[in-house]
Amino acid sequence: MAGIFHQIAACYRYLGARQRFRVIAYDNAARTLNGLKNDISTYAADVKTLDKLHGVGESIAGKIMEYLRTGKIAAFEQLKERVPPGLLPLMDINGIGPATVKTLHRKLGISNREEMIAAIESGRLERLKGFGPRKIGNMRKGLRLAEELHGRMLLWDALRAGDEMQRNVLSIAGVKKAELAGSLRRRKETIGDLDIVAAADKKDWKKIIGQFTSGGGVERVLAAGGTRASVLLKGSNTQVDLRIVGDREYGSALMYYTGSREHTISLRTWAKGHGWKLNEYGVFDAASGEWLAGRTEEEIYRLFGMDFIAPELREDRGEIEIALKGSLPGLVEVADIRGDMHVHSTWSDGTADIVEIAEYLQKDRPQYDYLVITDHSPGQRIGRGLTPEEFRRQFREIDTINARLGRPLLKKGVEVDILEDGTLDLPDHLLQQFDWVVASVHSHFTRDNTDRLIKACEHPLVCCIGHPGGRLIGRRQPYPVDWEKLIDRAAKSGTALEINAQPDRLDIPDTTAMAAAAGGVMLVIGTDAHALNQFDFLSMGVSVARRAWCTKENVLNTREWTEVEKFQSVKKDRAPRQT
DNA sequence: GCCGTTTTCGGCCCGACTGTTTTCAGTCG
Repeated sequence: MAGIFHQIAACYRYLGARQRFRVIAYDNAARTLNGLKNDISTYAADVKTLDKLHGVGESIAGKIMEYLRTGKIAAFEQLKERVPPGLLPLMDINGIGPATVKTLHRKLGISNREEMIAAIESGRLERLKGFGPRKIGNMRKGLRLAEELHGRMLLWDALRAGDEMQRNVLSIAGVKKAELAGSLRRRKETIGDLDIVAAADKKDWKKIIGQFTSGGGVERVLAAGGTRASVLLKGSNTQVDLRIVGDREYGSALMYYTGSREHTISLRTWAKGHGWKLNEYGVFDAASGEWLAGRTEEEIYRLFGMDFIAPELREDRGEIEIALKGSLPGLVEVADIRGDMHVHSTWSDGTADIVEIAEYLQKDRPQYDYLVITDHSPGQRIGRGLTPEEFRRQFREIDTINARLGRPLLKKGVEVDILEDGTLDLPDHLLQQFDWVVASVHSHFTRDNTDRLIKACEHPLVCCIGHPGGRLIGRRQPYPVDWEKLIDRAAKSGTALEINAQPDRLDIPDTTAMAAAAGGVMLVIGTDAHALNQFDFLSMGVSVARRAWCTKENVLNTREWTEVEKFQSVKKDRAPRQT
C-alpha cells in the first residue's frame, strides 16, 4: 500500500505544481503505512480506525478499503493513463526530477529509462532549452550511479568507514569538532551515504572544504559550496557529505543532518506551531527572529521542554509526543550487557578454541559474567555439528577451563537445529544437560516457517529462538513468518527471541523487536561470533534493541546468570511435562 | 489530500547548490 501511495505521489509530482500539496499528502500517507507494525488489514476493520492514522484521511482511507476489497484503486488506474508508468522510477534518479522528465516526455516522447539513455547518447537533448552540457552530463551520471549505488553498506562497514572519515576531517586544520550524523548515527541496518558535521570558524571554512574535497580518498567531487561538500570515495563509491558550521549552530546542524527526514519535518512543524522556527542554524523566535538555541542538541530539546531524543529513536514513531511528556525509555547500552549468549568455537565452525575464547574474555571483556558456547547440533553438516558424544567431551573441557579460571565464566550451550517438522536435532535427555539452548532454523528458507518456530517455542527445553527471521541482508530474503502469532506464542511459553548481532543478519530487526518487546517477549542479544574479533558485533545488536525502544529490562543478558536461570525455570514449570 | 495551540479554511519544513540565464527554476537533503 505504501508503495502504491508513493507512486500516486510521483504521478501528482509529474502532473505539476498545482498538485504539490497532494504530493505531500500522499507521501505522508505512504510514510505512515510504511511504519505500521501490523498488516494494514488489521487497521481497516472500518474506515474510522484507518482515519485515525496520521496522514490518512477520508479519501486515502477509502482508497485503502477499495484496494483491500478489489485489489485495485480506480483513481490510481486513471492516473496511470495520464502518466506513463516508465517515467515514475526516472524521477527517483539523482539529478532528474519531475520537470526534467516532463519536458523530455513532451518534447521528445521519452517514456522510460532506455529511451532516456538513448536520447542522451544520440545528442537529441542538446537542442532543448535548459539542457546545457553539464545538466546532461549530470543526468548521465545519475543514471549510471542508480545502477552502481543500488547496494547500500552494512552498518558495521559504514561505521568503520565513518570512523576513518571522522578522523580525517578532525585532522584538517581549523576543524574544532566533527561528528558522524545521518542514518549512521541513527544506526540503521544499512547505510546509503555518510554524513559528517564539523564546527569551525567561518574564516577557515573555504580552506576546510578545499582540503576535504582534494583529500586522497576522493574519487569525484559531486558538489562543493561555501558551507558543504559532497564527494564520492575511491573504490567503494560511498558518498560522503560534509557540512561545516559555526559553534553556535553545531547542535542544530547535527540534529538536522542526523534526521531522520521524517523526524525533522515533524519537529519543525511542532516548533512552528509553538512560536519557534527550527532550521539547521538554530531555534529562532518566529516573531522576532531572535536566536534562542542551537549550540548542542540537548539545548534545543531542553528549550522545547522535551527529553533528549536519542538518535536511534528519531524515526517519527511518536518519539516527539513521548519526549514532551518526559517519558522516553532509558535505552539499553553496551555497558549493560553481562554476557554473550551465542558463540561458536572450533568444536563446530568457529575459528577460536574454547581456551582462546576464555583468555580473550579475561583480557578484553572483563565486564562479562558469562559467555555461552553454542556450537551446532549434528544436523548442521556445513557447520560441523557435534554428535552427542562430542558434546559430552566439550562439557568436560568447559568444566576444566572454568575450574582453572576459578569462576563459571563459560556456559554449556547449543545452537540446535529446528528440523523441518519443527522437532529438534538432539534428544531431550541431552538437551537437559545444557545451561542454555538456542534453537534455529537452518533449512527450508523459502517456506512459511511459523509452524516450525512455534513448535520450537513450545518445547520446554528451548530457551531462545536464534536468528528468527532467517534473512541475510542483501543475500537472502527472510522466510515468511506470522510474527503476531509467533510473538504471542513466544511470550506465553516464556521463550526468548534473539537479536542476532551479525552485521548481515541483525535478526530480528528493529521493528519486529519493538513488537516483540511490546508483546511481552524477552529478547536476547547474541553475537553468533565465529571468531574472536566478532565479539565486537555486540554493539550492532544493542543498536537494534535501542532502535526498538528497548530498556535493559527487555534484554535478558543484561542480568546476572541466576536471573537467566530463573527465566528458564519459569518456562519449564509452565510447560506440560514431557513424557 | 490532510489537519487543527492557525480548529472547517488556509497552510502544508526550509535552506543550499547547480546550471542556465542574468533572476531563477529545478533538485536535493
